[in-house]
Amino acid sequence: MPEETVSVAHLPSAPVATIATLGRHEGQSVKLRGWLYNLRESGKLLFPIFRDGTGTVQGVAHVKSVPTEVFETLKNLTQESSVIVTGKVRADKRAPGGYELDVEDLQVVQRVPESDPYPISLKEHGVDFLMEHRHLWVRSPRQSAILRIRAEIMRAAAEYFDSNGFIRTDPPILTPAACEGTSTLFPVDYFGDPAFLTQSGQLYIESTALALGKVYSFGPTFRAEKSKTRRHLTEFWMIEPEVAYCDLDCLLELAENFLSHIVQSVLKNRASELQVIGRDVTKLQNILPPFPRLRYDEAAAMLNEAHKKGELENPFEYGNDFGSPDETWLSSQFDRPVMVHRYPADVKAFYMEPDPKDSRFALCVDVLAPEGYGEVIGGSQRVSSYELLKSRIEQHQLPLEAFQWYLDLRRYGSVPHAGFGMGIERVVAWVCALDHVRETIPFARTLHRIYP
RNA sequence: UCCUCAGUAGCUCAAUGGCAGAGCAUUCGGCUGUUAACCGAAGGGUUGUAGGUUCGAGUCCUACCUGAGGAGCCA
Repeated sequence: MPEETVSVAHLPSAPVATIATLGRHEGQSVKLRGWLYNLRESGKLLFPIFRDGTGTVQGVAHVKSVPTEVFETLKNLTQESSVIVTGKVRADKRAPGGYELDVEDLQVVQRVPESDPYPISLKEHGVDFLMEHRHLWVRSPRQSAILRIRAEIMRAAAEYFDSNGFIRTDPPILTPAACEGTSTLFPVDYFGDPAFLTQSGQLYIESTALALGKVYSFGPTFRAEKSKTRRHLTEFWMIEPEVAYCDLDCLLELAENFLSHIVQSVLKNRASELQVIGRDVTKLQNILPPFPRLRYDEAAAMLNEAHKKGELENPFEYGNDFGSPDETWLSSQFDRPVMVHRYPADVKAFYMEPDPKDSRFALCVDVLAPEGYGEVIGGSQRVSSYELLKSRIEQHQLPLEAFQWYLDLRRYGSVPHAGFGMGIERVVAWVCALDHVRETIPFARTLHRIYP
């Protein structure tokens, strides 16, 4: 498309800079490679706003300060056209980022035609429209900031395990059978045999934990549940540690240190992105160990009190798992994540170790994020006795044949071990204070959306 | 699977059963410091689909389609 590539002036070549680091070039001419975010004009003055993926900066071009061709080209430029702009960096108190760019030259890489303008204007849009244009929506400053924070959360999570002696061992994504027999799985055709997309790598990393001691896995997870809420995706990312010779207390300590490290890393490394999305960081600053610990019994008593006081609509029925409104209320009672442990064994998974002091309860934990964000971590100590695990599998009417390898782990050198899974998207939603997880992942997969 | 709500211009939304409207976006014109700039003008419509009630339906009724929020289940 040579007719769309125009260089309208020729100046000595300037160094390429990024908007995030413009301050290093104050007083110099630099080249920015990016896109036109918005254009305002006031008579003979043009105010183009450029973005380059690292931030946005306002340019200034006066009809008398730039060549006529540059002025005319810029004046007729359309939203999201790609451009290479040359200009002099100038500190300006009026600029949100502290700097402005006095435009000197402009090269249009691709001009968006006005007959087919960029669909996402700067005014407000509905959720459905934005999700339908997610491939373009990610360009908006807010969405870019969220994705940068997501990347930092994933980096800090892996960093915590990598620097604490954990070995990353990723389990298969294609699996022969239901891991837990509970969630609905996505079926796939495996050369004529039925197979499923994984809903958790836990069972597999129990194996590698007994091989390597401390391990973790990090990858996508799939749930075919027809959940339609702000907390659910059908495809989401989970990071799961599994540790040999670790009991529930050891697991609680790991969870609070791990989660604190992630939040503190985001505060340190993504401060400007948190500012872009308007996050109240004082609520994140106190995310430090120790986290409050609550037995299921204590939590249930609190929920009953709350219902009596009228703070909760429905009474809590002892023995059940907590519902969403229950979790929301509980988590809003604390200024940091609360760890609820020892749920009734009957409502929990078959592989959870019973409490030796009272076998009606399981040695498990749910970590509920504050500000009403609910469960971000679920974990437990695992059953280590062969006989108990076998009878549990039978009680849950799971196919014993498929679990032979899993039972082997209790046959050959079984040890107490424990682990948890943390849903990345829920953590991102909490850290960014978003009202829906669909904005926490580049392309969300939900019950009614698999496009784009 | 169940409950609730919503589909009108490219987008966000108005319109008592009685002429289909506004802001933004696009095009044209104006403005030397604008911050989702502003001011003036123009173009832009099979009101989700199919039926029904009515002199007359965007509006009322029925079914369906699409989406959103919530429940259950979970991270």
